[in-house]
Formats: sequence, C-alpha cells, structure tokens
Amino acid sequence: MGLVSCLEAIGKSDIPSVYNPHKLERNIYQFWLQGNYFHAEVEKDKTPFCIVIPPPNVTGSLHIGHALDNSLQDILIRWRRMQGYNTLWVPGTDHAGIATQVKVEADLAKEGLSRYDLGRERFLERVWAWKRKYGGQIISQLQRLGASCDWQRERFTMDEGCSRAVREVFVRLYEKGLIYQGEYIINWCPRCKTSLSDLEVEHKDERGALYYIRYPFKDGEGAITVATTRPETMLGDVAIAVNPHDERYAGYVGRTVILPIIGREIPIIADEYADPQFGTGAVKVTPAHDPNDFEMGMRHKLPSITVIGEDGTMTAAAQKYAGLDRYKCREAVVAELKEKGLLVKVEDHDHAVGHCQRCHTAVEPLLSKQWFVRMKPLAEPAIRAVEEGRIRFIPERFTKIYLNWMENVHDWCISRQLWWGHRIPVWYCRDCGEVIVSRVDPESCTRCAGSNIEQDPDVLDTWFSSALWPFSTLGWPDDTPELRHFYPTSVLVTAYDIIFFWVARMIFMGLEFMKEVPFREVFIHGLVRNPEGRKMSKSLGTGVDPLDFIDQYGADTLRFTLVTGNTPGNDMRFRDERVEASRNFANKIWNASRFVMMNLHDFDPRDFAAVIPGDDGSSGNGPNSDLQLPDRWILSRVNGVAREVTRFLEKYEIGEAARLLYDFIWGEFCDWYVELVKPRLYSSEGGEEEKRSRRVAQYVLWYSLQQILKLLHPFMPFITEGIWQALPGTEGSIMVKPWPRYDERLNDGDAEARMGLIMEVVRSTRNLRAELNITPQSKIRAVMIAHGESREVLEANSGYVSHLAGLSELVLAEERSGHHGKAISAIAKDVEIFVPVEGLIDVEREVERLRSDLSAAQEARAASEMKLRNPNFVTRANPDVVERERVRLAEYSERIERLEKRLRELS
RNA sequence: GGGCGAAUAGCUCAGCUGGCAGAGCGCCUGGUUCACAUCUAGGAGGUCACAGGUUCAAGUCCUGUUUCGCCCA
Repeated sequence: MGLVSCLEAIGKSDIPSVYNPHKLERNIYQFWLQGNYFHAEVEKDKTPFCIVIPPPNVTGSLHIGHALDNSLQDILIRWRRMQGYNTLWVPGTDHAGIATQVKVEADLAKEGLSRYDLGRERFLERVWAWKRKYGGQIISQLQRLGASCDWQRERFTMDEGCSRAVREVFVRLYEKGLIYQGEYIINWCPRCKTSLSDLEVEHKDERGALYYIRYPFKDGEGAITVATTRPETMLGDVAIAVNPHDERYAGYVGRTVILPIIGREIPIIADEYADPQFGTGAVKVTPAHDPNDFEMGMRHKLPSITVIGEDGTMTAAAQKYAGLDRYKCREAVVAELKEKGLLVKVEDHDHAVGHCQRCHTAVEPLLSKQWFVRMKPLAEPAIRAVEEGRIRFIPERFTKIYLNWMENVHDWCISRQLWWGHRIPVWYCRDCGEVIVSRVDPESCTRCAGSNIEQDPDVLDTWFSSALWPFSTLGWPDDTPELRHFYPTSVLVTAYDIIFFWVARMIFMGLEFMKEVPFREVFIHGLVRNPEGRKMSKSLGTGVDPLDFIDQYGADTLRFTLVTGNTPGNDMRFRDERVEASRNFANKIWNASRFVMMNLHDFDPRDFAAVIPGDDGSSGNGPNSDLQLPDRWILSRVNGVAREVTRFLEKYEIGEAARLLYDFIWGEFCDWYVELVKPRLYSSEGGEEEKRSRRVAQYVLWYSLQQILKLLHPFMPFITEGIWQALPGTEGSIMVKPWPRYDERLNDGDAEARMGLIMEVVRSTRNLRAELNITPQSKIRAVMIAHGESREVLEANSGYVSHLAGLSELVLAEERSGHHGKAISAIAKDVEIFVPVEGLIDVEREVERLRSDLSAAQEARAASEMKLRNPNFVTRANPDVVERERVRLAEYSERIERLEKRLRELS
C-alpha cells in the first residue's frame, strides 16, 4: 500500500519535476522485502551465483568505503539475478576482536572505568550490547544503500554456527599438527596487553638514535663497541655477535665481556647475522626482545632474559631499573653509560618502529608462549591455486602481491590475550598437566579424569573466524545443500588493504577444509579518500557517514557517484561536486520518464505485438515498415548499449558500464530521441498515418525506456524500480525481469549511419545559428546542397531536421544557385548548408571563419595523404584501418573543394 | 633494499586487446512556452611527466629517469 500511494502520482501531470528520492526509497525497499526478492533457495537446475559479504566490523557504523564495496557487490548481484542465475548474497558482520574491544574500552574510559573494573563477564555483556547496537546500525545502513542481501541468511562471526566452525577447524588443525603452542618472540601491544600477528603491526619510520656502547673485556684491557637503537634492552643482553668474515674481529670471538650496569659475563660469538656494514659491525644479542636475536640465541644455545614486561615497564631482571617505563629506562641507561664513560657516541638514525594497528602504541617484541598456525603446508596449495588460475585476481597485478606474501609467510600467531572473541578450545589439567583440545567443553581431564581443569583464557585472532566465512556461513561443518550448491562462491569483492589479512587466509582455509577454492575470482577495489586524498577514517575525523549523503541525495545517487570514474584497484577521491553530477543524472532520468509517461496515457502496449523485430517472440524479419528512422536508430542503439554494458560488467569494468549508460541515456536517448519524437507525439490531429506514427513512437519510447531502466537497475535500483512500477504495462519487480540481451535483428547500422548524418547536419546548422546570434525561438530558412544518399536521407527526414535545427523552411538543392552571397555556410559530411542572412553578411568575418575551417581540413588531408602514401601503412596496417583512412581522405578533399569554392564566391 | 600504483584540459578523473585525445565540475556566449534551470544550444581550453626504443602507427607496448603515494622487508 505504501508503495502504491507513493507512486500513484507518477503518470499524472502533477508529478513533481524534481526527483525526490526520500519518498520512494524506503517504500521500495519494503516492497522488495515483502516480495521476498532477495531470498535465494537452492535451485539445483540453475547456475549459482554467490557472493559472501566482507563482514563489516561491529566496531561502529559503516563509512563511505563500505558503501563502495557494497555498491559494487549489489551491482553484480542484481545484474546476475536479472540474468537468471540462482543468486545469493550472504550478509553478516564480524566481531572484530581487538578493534571492538578497543572501542568498548575507550567507551568505558569515558566513565573512568577499565575492563578490569568490570571483570571478564560483565565486560563481555557490555561488548555484546555494543555489538547489538552497531550490528543493527550496519544492517540498516546496508538496507538504506539498497543492498539486496538475503537477510534470512544473515550471519555473525560469533554466532553459534560460526563458533562451531571455528572449534572444528582449530581441533582438526591441532590434530594434524598444524596448530602448535610455543614460546617465541611475538609482537606485544603493551596498551592492549595482547599479542599481535605480524600483519597487525604497522611500521612507521621514526627519528631515533644509534648508540655506540663499550663493553669492556673481562680479561685485560680494552673493550668492544656495539651499536644499538635500543640501549635499554642491553640489560637483557646475553652475547655480542660479530660476523665470522669480519677480519676486524677475527681474534675476538670466544672472548668474554662484562655487560655494563648489570655486570654479567657474556661471550662474543660469530654469527652471519651481524652485518659488518652496520654500526661497528658488532651487535649486542638480546634474545628476549628481538626476533633476529632470538634466532641467534637458538643457534648458539643462549639463554633469554626478559627485561621488559607485558605492561611496558622493566622487570626484576633489570635490577635497579625494575618497574621503570621502557622509555624512561632508556634515558636512565644512557645517562649511566655516559657517566661511566662507556657511551662512545650517539648518531641520528631513522628506523622503523612497529605500532599496534588498533591503538597505535609502539609494539614490543616479546618472548611469549602463544598458539601458532604452521603456515608452510597451508600456503603451498594456496599458492598453487592462484598460480594455476583457479582463483583469478582483478586487476591482475594483485596476483603478484598475493603470491609474494604467501611465499614468504611466517607462522601465524593466533592467540590473543583479549576477552572479546572465540575462546581457544584448549583446557589444561591442573592435576596432571594434560593439554585437552576439544570440540565440546570437557567435564574432566581426559587423562587423569580429574575435574580440576581450566580453559585457556585467551581468544583467537579475529581473522581466524573470518577466514572460514565462505563456508561457515553456508553451514559448514555440516554438509548442507547450500554448501554443495553455492560453494565455491563466485567472486569476492573487497579492498586491497585486506588481501593478506583476509583474502589469503580464506584461500588456504578453504583449500584445507573444503578441498576447493573459496571463490573463483577476487575483485579488488581501492580506498575512498577525502577530497585532500587522505584515507577516510573515523578516528581522524575524516570519515563520512553514507547516510548523510543518502539523506541528502538518495542512495542511487551515492551509488552512482561511487562507481563512476573509478577504475578497478585504484583509490578514488570523494567530492561533493561529483555527487551533484549523479544527482542531476537521477533527475534527468526522472524527468525523461515523466515525459514518457505523460505521453502514454492513451497507450496500450498490447496493440503492438510485432512492431519491434524479435519482440514478444514475433517473427520480426527485418525492421517493421511502421518504424521510422529515429525508431530504428534508438532501437539499434539500445541494443548495442545492452551488449556493451554487459561486456563491461563481465570484465568488472563497473565504472565504464556506468559511464556508458550515463552518456547514452543523457546524450542520445534524452537529447535526441526524445526530441525527435516530440512532433509525432504532439500531433493529435491528422489522418491515420499520423495516428499510426504517434502510436509507434509511443511504443518505441515505452520499450526503450524499459530497456534503459533494466540496464540501469543494478546501478540505481530505487529510481528504476519506482519508474518501473509507474510505467504502464509492466508488472512485478524490475529486479527479477530478464536482463536485456543483444539481438542481432535489432542491429541497424544503416539507421545509425543515417541518423549520424542528420545529427551532424543539425549540429552544423545550430552552429551557424549561434554564429549569427539567432535566438532559439526564431525559425530560419536553410538551403542544403546534397547528393545521392545524403540527399535521400535529408529529404525523407526533412521534418526532423527542421524541427531540431529550428527551421521554417528547408530547401534541398542539387546545385548551388549562385545567389548565396547573402548567406553563411557550413559543411556537414558531404552536405553544404547555407543560412541566408537579412541584409549583407559580414564578409570579412565569414571569410575568416571559412579560412580557418579550410586550413584545418587541409592539415587533416595532408596527414591523411601522408599515411596513404606510405607503402608500409597500406600493406601492413589492418585493411579496415586503411579503408577508413581512404574514406576520410575523400571527405577531407570534398570539404576542401567546397570551402575553396565558397571562398571564391565571397571574394 | 625489493615490489606496486599514479603522473592526460584550470580542478577531479576515464581512456578495454596500439588506429582522429574524452567526461564531470569550473570558465566564456546565447536561451525559461509546456520532461527537466538539478535544464538547454554553442565555445574556449591538452608537447598525454621526461628521455630513448619497438612499430606503417604509441596516451596505450618496452627500457631508463624524475616527482608523489602505497605495500613488503
């Protein structure tokens, strides 16, 4: 009812002339929901087309980048649905472990509370409340955008099904030896108090210093000098390393030095890792606080001494500096060394410092016991799948980026010391020390049967569950009909910034657990930036809520803006002017449709079964004789555009498809066809022939608009549905109507060529009018010299030419009659156009204009001649190209001839 | 250190497998009587970053250089 009442005004003359999306969009979305158009059941006999949404984080509401991502997905989904695929778009959200926890903690901090004040249970209640709020907000944002997701299949990474999948995967990988627990150097965020994976660390170059420190030998005189960027870690040094090939230190290896401040005796070792070019060539070794040092420690069986704790302050092992903040400690250590004369020098030095992706605190490499995924065995099939083309990246260049990462991947640290997330399914027996890894929560120890067991307090990396998304959302680990039918999904649409985090991990998890790729294609888009080119981000205050734009301009406008002028994989800047351009386009369609409907009140499409070739299953051998040139032309063009738009969509050239529709609808359908058809529509008088012409015009207008609406629907779903509903003779929703297909019978090159001539003649005549400052209202007389086919075309369509060029009289002549001294002229193709002028023309100005035309034509002819004189061109170039060049040369020559003749007349 | 992307009209950007340089906005000139002033008819504006090369032909392919941005180490 709501939709009908909203639409009933359309089709009457009192439709507002400005498109107002708000009145329609909400009702139309309800109409779609009520019709259950988004829902997909498994239809085994149909080809599936499936996309799983990149689940937005429940950290907050969506920004404009999500709007782009989801617009692209919706375009593909709506297009394929119209093409008749069994189309499923699975929606959902991601719990986003650390990101959400950081958000909620910040929220708590406003009340002066920390998560520890609440305790684990109450804190989690609070996060769930947050999730409900923002999860709901996200869904409603997607709906406002027009996303045609199957909401009955909405999922959440921490819902029951996904959680079961997570446990199943963890247990299976553990049993296979691909998940292990171990003590290694990991990235530690002292603020979040959790480990991070390598990917969650952002490296930024920082201005720092290189400190040269003397370590005195134990026996005898002298010292060895090492260079370090982190002097505070020296408290945990266990050795000095030099390169075995470094002759400067040949005799030093094996000697012992005294670690300053601490007084520990440590050896000098030889290791390839020591770079003779860096600093003094000798480096301190701190296995507990540097991944490379850790490796060296393993090689040389050195102990590890942790001097920085999980909160970023010094441990007891730092002796008198225990409890001091790591940076304060650095100052103190440097001061003490200086005082003792052990600080040789300090140099400026830029170095990369890792920061927590979520809270931007400087990350601390720390020795810690964590859970890891063994990557080598998983990466190998994931590399092959892409190398063998079973997964294709669009654009192609991302293939290399993916492969490069996958080939050098390290084991994945998956345990997090957070509260929000999937609890690690591991229990420890306090009595016998057994480690129990289980799909279901155990009651007692599997070894000693004691009940004194405790679950691992940590949770899993949020991307662990995201990695399972393509199959967990379809029902895995159960063997569901959905999983069998829709997996592998068709395409994944996402931005390039999560290729490693997410795309890569889905690939190896999919291959491991489904024995099949999770998707066949990965369509990568860029990031949306603000007008200054900065990444949009809520924390920087540069984020834009898509709802602001939807409220102001409508969802169609926002969608169209986001996908036009955007090329796959490239970033785009989002500017208001572009939104206005799209808004104007929506308004243009609105008004063109309004015009069509205003002229269809006495029209019944059922009267016209066989007007259009191939339409309604009729035989349609060649163009119907009732069709006039403009009809044949627009039908041919709509047909060609349908083919091109489809081609662009198949190649994921979404922006090009949108641009083509924009140009065609505005520049051809509105600017030319609608104008051409007006005289036929307005002539209520007249005989049978006129009446018939009018009805044919109505039919072609009606048919063309329908095709246009269908082609545009994936891009601008709301306005096209709104108009579709109001258009007579349509039924059901446009979103399930068949996608326009190219039909050879509608292709009419002859009509396109003829219309091309007419359009050029009209343009040239308009130019002459502009030259003479003739107002659009005043009709003028024109004489046109034309021969052969051009003459035929003009003769048969003189009414159209007169109408479009504003002529009171169009005289067609074979030869110039000689008295054109009182006219100005122009040339369009092989037609010479004269517009007589009251009184005398400004001969000087006219001659100047013609001369500049002439020299342009001469230049073009010269270039053309040069090409054709070149034997290599004639023999080697494509024959089509050569032929085109010959035609061009002939046209230039004729043009020059006419211009010269005209100039002679004037002189 | 390695890799990737960008460089085209005043601005923001398209330009697919080489074949007459495009759009939107902005600017200039004219126009409100009936689809649309969120409009319409015209106009000006480009050494396609630079240097080589391949080719009959290069914005497009190859090599190198410069500037900016990003990713990885």
